[in-house]
Amino acid sequence: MGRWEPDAQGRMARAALELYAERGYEQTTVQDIAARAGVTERTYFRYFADKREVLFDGAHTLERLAVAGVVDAPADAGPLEAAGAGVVRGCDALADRYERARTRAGVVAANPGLQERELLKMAALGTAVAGALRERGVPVPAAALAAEAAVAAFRVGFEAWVASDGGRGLDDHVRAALADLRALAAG
Amino acid sequence: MGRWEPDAQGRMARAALELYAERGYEQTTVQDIAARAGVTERTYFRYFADKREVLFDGAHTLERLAVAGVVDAPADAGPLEAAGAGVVRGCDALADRYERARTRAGVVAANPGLQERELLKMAALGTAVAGALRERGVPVPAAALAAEAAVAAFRVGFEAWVASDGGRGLDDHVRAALADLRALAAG
DNA sequence: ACCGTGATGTCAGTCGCTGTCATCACCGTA
DNA sequence: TACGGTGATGACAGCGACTGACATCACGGT
Repeated sequence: MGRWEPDAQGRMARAALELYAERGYEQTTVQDIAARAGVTERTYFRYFADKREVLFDGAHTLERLAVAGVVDAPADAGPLEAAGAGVVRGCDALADRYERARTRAGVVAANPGLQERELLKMAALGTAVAGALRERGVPVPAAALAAEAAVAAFRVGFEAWVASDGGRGLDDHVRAALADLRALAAG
Repeated sequence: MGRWEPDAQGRMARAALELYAERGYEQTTVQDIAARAGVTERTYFRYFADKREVLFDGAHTLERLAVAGVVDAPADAGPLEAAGAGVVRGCDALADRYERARTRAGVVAANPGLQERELLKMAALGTAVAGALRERGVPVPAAALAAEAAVAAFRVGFEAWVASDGGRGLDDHVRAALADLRALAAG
């Protein structure tokens, strides 16, 4: 076997999540992941930039969906409203992966280094959403703030989702967080 | 000389910022920093957890000031108002270090790994501010959102400050960002 | 049967980071 | 002055993350 088994990237991603969850991030070496996926350590680093990145290959999809959500928002929607529509649309990227998201969230929560990477991805999401807002004519500072606030609501909603039993959808939780945010700023 | 020169930590922090600014973060080894500070690599790791942390030893002061600002906020101030008062107080930690902050911001902006660490520190700041808000009786979700929003305003204000000529104070920029945020949520 | 192409394996090497132990400077005390 | 305790530092070995360079293999087309 060895060479030319299909979907090496997917195998490595699954192996990594399993190992990180089983024995912890620090107790897992890249060689462990590569071995379980049936490749060598060198091949791992051809697909993922570092030991952390293997948990974040879905971030690009989330970002793309969120930007599309902002673009498709009604023309009369305000900046925060449009940004909120973006992150709500982004929920589609995780909607049917509750179990995996929950496992992954546990792994990330257990390691500061992984939290750093997640924060970087959220910041990139915010930058992308802010860019989409600027395309709508929103001035720079307002776009940055609206994007940051919407991403904060997404994070809060996501945390509530993985802490729940999964009965309600991620988008429901995010919408609730956005409503809380509005009420907060008004008060 | 070698041993017992005073302020080894300060010497290493200065050496690191210089080297990161001169030749870049990746082109600098920990051994380079230690050598310029007149110590060994091993001593560096006794003071700083890793190669990045040397740029973030002021984060604790910022956090402490922000929490104090929240605690001292008027009793009738709302969550966002109190959180805002916190980050404005935090500005005192950097008020008289414009040049150093500017250099540091340039170094951080040039390296994703350093941005990750900065985001982690900002998240910790948000958690600390949220905790202070809860002490005031603010319910958990509102406290988290208000803290996140205030920290976002701090970041926006900080970026405006380092992008400016330093004529206005950091607290002025942060206050302006907080006002923008309020206007945004109202609209 | 041959060859070009791209993915993979192999190997050596650097650097971040840690554990362990010896060594040194300082300080108090007899 | 001599002595020992204490804390910071140096010296060394070692692991694991990550990279560059080159060889090797499977597959497709000719």
